[in-house]
Amino acid sequence: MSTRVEQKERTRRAILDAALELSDESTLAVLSLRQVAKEVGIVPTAFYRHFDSIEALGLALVDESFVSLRTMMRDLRRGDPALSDVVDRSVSVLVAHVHQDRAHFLFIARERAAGPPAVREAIRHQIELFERELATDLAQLPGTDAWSGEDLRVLSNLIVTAMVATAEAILGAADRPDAEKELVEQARTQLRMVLIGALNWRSKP
Amino acid sequence: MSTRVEQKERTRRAILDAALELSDESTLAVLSLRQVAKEVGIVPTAFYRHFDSIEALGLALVDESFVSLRTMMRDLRRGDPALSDVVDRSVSVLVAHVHQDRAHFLFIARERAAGPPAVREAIRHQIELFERELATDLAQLPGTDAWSGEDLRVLSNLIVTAMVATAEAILGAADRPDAEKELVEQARTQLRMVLIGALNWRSKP
DNA sequence: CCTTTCAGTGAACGTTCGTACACTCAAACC
DNA sequence: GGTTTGAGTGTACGAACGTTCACTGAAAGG
Repeated sequence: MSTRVEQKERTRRAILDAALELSDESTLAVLSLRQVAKEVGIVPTAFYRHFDSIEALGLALVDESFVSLRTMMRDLRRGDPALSDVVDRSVSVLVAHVHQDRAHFLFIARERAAGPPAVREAIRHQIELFERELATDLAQLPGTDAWSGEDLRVLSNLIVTAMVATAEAILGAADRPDAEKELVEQARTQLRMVLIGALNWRSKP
Repeated sequence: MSTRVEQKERTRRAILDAALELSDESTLAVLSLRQVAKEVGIVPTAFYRHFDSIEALGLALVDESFVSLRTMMRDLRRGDPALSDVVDRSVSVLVAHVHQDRAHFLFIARERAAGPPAVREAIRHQIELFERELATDLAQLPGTDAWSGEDLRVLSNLIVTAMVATAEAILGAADRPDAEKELVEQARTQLRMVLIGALNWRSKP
């Protein structure tokens, strides 16, 4: 158990946390190496001992954030997928994780649209993986036998899009519990509408 | 017809265009007054003759961008709303406008998530107005008699969310016509799924 | 025609930025 | 226990930033 690598890891974490916090006000793109260093309490040049650039830091934050999201996905899978309250449960899990990993969700919501191209691409790719996983889950549901793989993907995309929008809206409704409650109710209704549409859907041959 | 005010307006336009173009690489937040001035071909201080700050410029761009969007809305309303190909027509109009006003759509997509708070709020508000308009349009459709106003709003939100996501995806698929074609087909399918869900929906009393 | 107005100029300021380079000094290692 | 390693230090640099101020010169206006 070496104190040396422990200390390095601790500083690395401090840098990641500082970047996550500082980039909340505006964007990763305006985050300066010097701001981060000052927040962490190290001298600017020491930053290079941990990351090559702010962009490399951003990619590390993307990885970290999606670890959070995959934890959520695992939580979603728990429990009977055919249960009738699958909608309520899914939305609840989403809301819980948004609160629990607020900083990560905020980061992804922002950088997805405005980050450096490499960061944007990394996020886009992760969300696509998400859609694929959801598609295979949906394929397990009864009533989807006649569906084409293509239509499953399209449905997954719609659901993920709606849930991403819900997460963003909840993030924007911080400390306004009444507004959040409305958003949650809206998300549930939307999911039900989509599922009703899905149940009445028949893929073209 | 005074050459004086004409020239001022021409410079103002040049500033807006330069800002729109320059902010495509990253964000409004990293856009410097000096970059814009250089691009326009004026000295940095001359910028202040037209805007108080970069943020004020941003708000002007929001206004301008939403003029584009309202033009689109008017195009959408044209034609029989009960027509069976309402989905195809709506998606086509969206795609056409995304191409026609590419810079404005890119600007909104980016600043919606990452702009200065005032800019974000302005965009959010405009999108909400959009949803309301769509809700009143939907209320004209046959089969929605039994719907509550609340459910109409929720449905509008879902549709707008899906269309915003489609617009963003199309922007990301620039100069890849095959990918765009797929996205368009996906958007149509999603709209149909949602409408089928809507037609089978009954509001709670 | 003479005066006013004002978009654009140009120099200068104090900050902040990324990055270079040589350094320290304690933990890690042989 | 002497040597190596490497996270963090400190100085220094040129470049870019927002903003100030006094200015110019041509169009607008009486």
